[in-house]
Amino acid sequence: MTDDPLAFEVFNEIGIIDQLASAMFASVMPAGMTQAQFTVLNHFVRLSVVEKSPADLANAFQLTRPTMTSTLSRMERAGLVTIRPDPADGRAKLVSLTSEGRAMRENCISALLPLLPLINSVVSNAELSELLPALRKIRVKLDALRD
Amino acid sequence: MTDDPLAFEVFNEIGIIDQLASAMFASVMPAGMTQAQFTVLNHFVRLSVVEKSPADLANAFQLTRPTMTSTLSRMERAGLVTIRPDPADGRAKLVSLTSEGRAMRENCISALLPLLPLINSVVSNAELSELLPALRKIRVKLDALRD
DNA sequence: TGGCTTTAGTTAGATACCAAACTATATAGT
DNA sequence: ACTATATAGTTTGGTATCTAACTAAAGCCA
Repeated sequence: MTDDPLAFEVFNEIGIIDQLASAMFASVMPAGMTQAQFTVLNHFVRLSVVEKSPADLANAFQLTRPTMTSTLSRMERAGLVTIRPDPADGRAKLVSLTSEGRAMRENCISALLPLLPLINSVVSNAELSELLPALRKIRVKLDALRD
Repeated sequence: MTDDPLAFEVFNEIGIIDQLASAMFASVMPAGMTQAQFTVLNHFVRLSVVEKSPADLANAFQLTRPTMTSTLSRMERAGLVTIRPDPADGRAKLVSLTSEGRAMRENCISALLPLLPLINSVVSNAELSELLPALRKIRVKLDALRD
């Protein structure tokens, strides 16, 4: 097999799973929709956010500001979000969902739901719920590590 | 918290961990070196592969052929691999490591090792070894699912 | 007030990845 | 043998991501 350190093997498996899951995700998304954009839509709806600056969004997803600029531009072009200057800060902008953005998020959810039985057919919820706390812990600690 | 289906939450955590781990990885790599290229170098050394076609490599890493073309071109330009026509198949090519490629792989390993104590300081080997079999199983099954 | 530093957003230039479409070669089926 | 299909590699065009460097505005501090 491999004689890699345990940590490297674990991260390797995680990398492959992420790739496979992302591919599954992408294959059911509405045309033009991406994981990055869905994450933004979802953030606004799930946290009932009305307006948020690109920098705050970048922070929330641990992405750089240039990445956020690029994703938001595309979303604005697609009519999913509105971006206006922040009246209180000349440097900043404020992003908000359009009704199209909200509708698109619903479409994505609907497209994703059929994946669940497929996934559960190979991985039980029992296994998943066993995994979740450990993954969460690693994520939190890794996150704290980068500084 | 969230009311997402368990599977989505698990894959979400996995995505974030992958992102954080990749960032850690990238931050210690020799200049110009990337995870994609390291994976290729590592494949040749670890499996004692002498020559392999781009298509085989793409398959081994579950990447598309265009992606492999692009990565290999960059690696050839950097002197890490040699690419020659396959004498037995007019369509195919054969990739092999150069001594520079082999040396670069060693450099990468040396650069990565110092990460281990850092990782182990936040996640014990006990936790990691508990996680590994479950992750492997999910990876194998997800892999089998895509068809 | 004036100047230094920090922060927000963007631009430029890279790498990695994908799908679709193209060329060239190989294989299979009749 | 000929034709149809499949496979290898590339090209094109798009998204996501990063770092470095830039502009503009805000904040701090003497």
